[in-house]
Amino acid sequence: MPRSRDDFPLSATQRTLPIALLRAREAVMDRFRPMLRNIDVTEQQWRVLRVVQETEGIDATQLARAACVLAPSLTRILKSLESRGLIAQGRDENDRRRTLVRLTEEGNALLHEAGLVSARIYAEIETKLGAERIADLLDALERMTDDLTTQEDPRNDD
Amino acid sequence: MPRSRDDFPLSATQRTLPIALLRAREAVMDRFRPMLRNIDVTEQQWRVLRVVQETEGIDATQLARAACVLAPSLTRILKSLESRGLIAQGRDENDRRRTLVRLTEEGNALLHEAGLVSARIYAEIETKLGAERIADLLDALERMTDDLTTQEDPRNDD
DNA sequence: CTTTGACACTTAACATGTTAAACAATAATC
DNA sequence: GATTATTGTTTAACATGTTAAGTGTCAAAG
Repeated sequence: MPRSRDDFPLSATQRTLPIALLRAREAVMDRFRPMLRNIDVTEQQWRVLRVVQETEGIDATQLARAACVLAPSLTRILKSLESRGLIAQGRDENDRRRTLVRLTEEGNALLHEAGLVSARIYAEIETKLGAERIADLLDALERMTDDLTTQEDPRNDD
Repeated sequence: MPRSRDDFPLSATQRTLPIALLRAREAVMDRFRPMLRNIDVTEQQWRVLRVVQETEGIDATQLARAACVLAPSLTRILKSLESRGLIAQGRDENDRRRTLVRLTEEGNALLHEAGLVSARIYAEIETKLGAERIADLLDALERMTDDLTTQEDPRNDD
C-alpha cells in the first residue's frame, strides 16, 4: 500500500483513483464545454440527449443508467429539454408506469450539428493523445468498472 | 475515429472518455460512500478535509484546485466544516486577501479514524484489482491529464 | 375483485456545480 | 500617494447530485 508522509495510511490525495479520475475527466470535459455552452446545453443534458439519440424510445430508467444521472435529476432534465422542444415524452402503452423518450425534429437537428463539432473535438483529443492510447485507457477503465461492480462475498459494512 | 452506427460521427456513448471516466469513478466511490455516510461527510467535504490534512495552513485557492472543487463551493464547504468544528479559518497576515485553513483537534481526530477505514477500503480495491494495475492506471490518467492540460496553439473556438 | 407488494417515476430538501457579478485587498501605474 | 488593474474570495442564481418520502401503475395473492 503506498504511503504519503509520516504514519498516515492514505496515499497523497493526488495519487488516488477518485481524484485522478475526477481530474482526468475535468481535463477532457474542458475541451467540450465551449461547444456545449454554444448550444446552451449542460453536460448532463448532453449525455441524456446523446443516449436518447442512440436509443430512440428508451425508457427513463434505462436512460438514467446509460447517461449516468440519477432519476430525480433525469425528471428535471427531461422537463427542461421537453419545454425547449428538443425531446418528447410519452407513456409506454404496455406499461403505463414507464416514460418513453424520443428526439424531436429540432432535437435531432441540434444533435446532428453539435455532433459534428463534438466529433471534431474528439478527433483533436485523439490526435493529441493517440487513438491506441485512448483505446487502451478505455479498456482499462471498462475492466476496472466491471471488476469493481461485480458482486462478491458480502462483508460487514461499518 | 471510431464510429457507432449509420453515419453519425460520434462513438457509442459508453465508449467515450467522459462517460467511461464517470462510470469508473462511480464504481470506485460506491466503495467509499458507506464510510463517508457514517461520519456524515460528503464526498467533496472529504476531499477538502484530506487536502487540508495533507497541507496544513493551505490557502483557499490552492485548496480548491487540489480538492477539485470550485471556489464558490469551497466557500460553502469551509463554512459548513467550520460550523461543525472540524476546521478553522484564518487570514494570511502577509496577504489579508487569502484565507488559510487548518484542521482542529476534532477534525484531526476524525480524519485519523476515518482514514484508517478509508485505507482499508483502498486496500480491498487494491487486492481486487492488483496494485500494479492501479499504479499503471494512475500513471495513464496523470499523463493524459497533463497532456490535455498543456497549452497549445490557440485555435478558433466556435 | 380487493389487497399487498414491487416497480417507475416524481417531489421535496439540502449540498454542490457552474457562471457571472460583487467585494476587499494587493499590486502596478502614473 | 491616488488611480487603476489584478488577485482572492464571496454572493447570487440556476442546474444537478443525493437521499428520503410520496404517487401512480402493475403484478401476485387472497
